[in-house]
Amino acid sequence: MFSKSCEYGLRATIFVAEQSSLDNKVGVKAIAAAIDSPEAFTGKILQILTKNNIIDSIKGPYGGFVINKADLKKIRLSDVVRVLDGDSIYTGCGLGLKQCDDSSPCPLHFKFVEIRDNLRKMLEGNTLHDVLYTNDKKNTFWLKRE
Amino acid sequence: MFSKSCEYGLRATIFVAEQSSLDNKVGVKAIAAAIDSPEAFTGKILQILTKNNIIDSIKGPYGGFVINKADLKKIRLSDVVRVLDGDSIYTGCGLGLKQCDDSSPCPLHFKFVEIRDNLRKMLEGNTLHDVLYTNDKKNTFWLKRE
DNA sequence: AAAATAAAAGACTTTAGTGTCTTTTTTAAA
DNA sequence: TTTAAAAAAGACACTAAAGTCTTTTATTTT
Repeated sequence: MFSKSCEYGLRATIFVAEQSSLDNKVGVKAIAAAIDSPEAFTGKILQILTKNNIIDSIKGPYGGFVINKADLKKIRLSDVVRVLDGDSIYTGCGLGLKQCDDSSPCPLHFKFVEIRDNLRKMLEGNTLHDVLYTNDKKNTFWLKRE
Repeated sequence: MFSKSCEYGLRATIFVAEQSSLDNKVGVKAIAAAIDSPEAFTGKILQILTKNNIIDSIKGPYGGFVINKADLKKIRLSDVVRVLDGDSIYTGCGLGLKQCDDSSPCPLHFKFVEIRDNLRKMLEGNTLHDVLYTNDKKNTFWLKRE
């Protein structure tokens, strides 16, 4: 579904969001440990997210990554995905055809439209704040696991 | 969403199904030309599909690939996907976590369940016959395009 | 039987994604 | 103002996916 970069990126973003909501700054090392990802690679992904204004970074001692609280309500899961994987997951043909749309559909086009729409709505419809606060009650974070 | 192999594999399978329903055998060259895929690579994918009983192959002159008509109603899109991409698209965690299920879900688990289920139902619910005959009226095949 | 045709098999190459390591820049604290 | 801490940047290494090429095997036709 998503690339490794995007998986790590989503995990990192949600983790930073969670920590930011608790007024904690977190460094690469802590992030990678928490989300179980390779540290250096995670650093690269955080750079990309920072450049694209998903996350703020602070250099130097007591530095780290944060998302300010106002942004938690603005940043959507779709923003993270778009930055790391592009938007082909929404717009692309399920069979990989370049030319495929309602007017010249591939054999599965109308079957895929529904699925892609579902995914798009889920990702566009959930801000980081939504993920943190308006979740299923069952929802738990990886951090809380043993 | 799918790997290139799987995209080509689905396209090839649907094309062979279509041709088989018209009592035509087709060779690698014709298939690759029809579905716009690299010929040698397509040959490899057809080998895999043949080994896994998705497609029948006939060697020698006047050989080629076919799917017998009885199989058209048995083979599902999910069979092709499973053979080429495995079943992680159904069973895997959206964020790539090894341990993620209803009892210890990732932050997006319950949001992904719905999407994965949709996709699974679509792929499992459509045989090749369904794709060929019980489609949206709008549906056209790539072959018929210019 | 020989020739021709087409898929199967295996070795190989290329490319993109994943991941690491080292150096540089920034900034806070001593 | 020096030291230390942390992210940024860039070069590099590894791996898996994507794709090609050559040889072998099977089969049909002449």
